Amino acid sequence: MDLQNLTDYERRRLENIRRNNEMVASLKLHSKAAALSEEAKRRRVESKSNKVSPKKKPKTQSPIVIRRSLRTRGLPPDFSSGNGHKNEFVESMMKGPKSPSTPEGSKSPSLPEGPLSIRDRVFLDKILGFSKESQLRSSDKCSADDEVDEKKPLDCLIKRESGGGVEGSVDLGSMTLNAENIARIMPGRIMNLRFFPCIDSTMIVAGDKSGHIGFWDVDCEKERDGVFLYQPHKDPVSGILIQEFSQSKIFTSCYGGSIQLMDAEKEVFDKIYSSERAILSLSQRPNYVNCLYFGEGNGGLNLWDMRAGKEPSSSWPLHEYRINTIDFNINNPNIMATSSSDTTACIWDLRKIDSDKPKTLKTVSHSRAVHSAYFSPSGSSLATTSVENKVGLLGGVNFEDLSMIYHENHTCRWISSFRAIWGWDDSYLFIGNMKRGVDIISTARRKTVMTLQSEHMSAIPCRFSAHPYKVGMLAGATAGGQIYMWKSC
DNA sequence: CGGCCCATTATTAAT
DNA sequence: ATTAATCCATGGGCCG
Repeated sequence: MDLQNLTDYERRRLENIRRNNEMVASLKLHSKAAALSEEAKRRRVESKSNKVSPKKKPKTQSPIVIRRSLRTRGLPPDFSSGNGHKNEFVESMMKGPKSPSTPEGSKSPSLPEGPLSIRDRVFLDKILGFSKESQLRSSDKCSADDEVDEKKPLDCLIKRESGGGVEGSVDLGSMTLNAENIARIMPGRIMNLRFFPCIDSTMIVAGDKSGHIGFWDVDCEKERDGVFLYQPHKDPVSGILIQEFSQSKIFTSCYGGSIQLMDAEKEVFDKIYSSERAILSLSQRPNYVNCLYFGEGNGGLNLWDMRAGKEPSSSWPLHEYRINTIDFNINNPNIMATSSSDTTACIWDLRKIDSDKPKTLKTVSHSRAVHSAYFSPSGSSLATTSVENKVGLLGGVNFEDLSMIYHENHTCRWISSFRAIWGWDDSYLFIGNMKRGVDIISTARRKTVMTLQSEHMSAIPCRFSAHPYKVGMLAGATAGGQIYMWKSC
């Protein structure tokens, strides 16, 4: 752009952009200086081309949200009083500005960013309660000398009842959305959400575009008493993993390249891995509690055995572009499915993946990016979702039967891509639509057979989670930080 | 073709 | 009620 020909308006705009970048740098938001200036450069370019005027400071500057009365009334958070039951989430924001500022461009190799401590006793006790419950359950199920995989003898195996969680046909007609099962739990666009695998309570954790991790204890009578918000990340949250048999531990990953571990026993969020490249998906092989699988950069898949070292133990170039989801087959944890923006979804055998050119067991080709590939609860089918307006269904003894089901999957820029998820058995898939509904696809009839709608849904639900134990309990999340929880009654 | 620019869209906070 | 701000997704068009 020709600097001479700028209008005053544009000049001011550029000045603002510069200031913002400086501020971001001084906040030491998380990345290395080099990455930052790269980012800054890119943003400048972007802003120029995009005719946008970032007059305002980034959103993270203003105390956000809903939950506790302090914030609701727009008052500044108060950390001095000893009242334990109060808004905490701003703690994460307070960390930044207090640390010494780094001028843009200077070298600051590894920032001594401490863990983000969690002080909300109410929240901690809740999580620790779930954890205790889950440990009791797991001690029933766990047997020490189970069959062990030949390749990873290090891993502890926890026995599960075959088929995983629940088997059950859902009564679609009974699924309802009540006004009290709606909450806005975070400010940004929700990218990811998950039910705690908990029988006695209903707890949802979600991650949004600006790095927040929010918790909603649905059973609380008042919304503000059940919502807890933190901001351990500074970038979009790409994955959330609750440790099923130790629910006080939750892994989260983000586009900025970090993986954090929330540990309610240690009362912290702590960064445990950091990469130059974006982390775009995160998963865990069933029963292998010490291994993380995550998609990094353009098509890379990493396996990290956390006991073996600080870095991933293996890394394979499985795709050409980003890996959007990673999923494992409940019947055979050696079988893994990935979906990628390179327009394919692939099934892999982990025992045969150790080579420079890993070979797929099966490839589902779409004509556009594939945003999800999930195995069905029984493990015998795979459902893929692509922005080419199709949901792929792969079945048969060796996944040789492929059928494509038409579904409008195109979302606009502000709505996260749709991903068809499985319900509680192999009969239905649940996926959002642009008309503020939840389409239910019957796998037997290979078409949408019903749409959940409600006047209470004021926005498009785009990401979903089905409760692992409660048939009919389905949570949908929106671009505005809302969650709708349907349940069967 | 690959790499760039551009338009598109939904939701919410602010006016 | 209307408007402004959002800005890490994607396809199409247009250049070299």
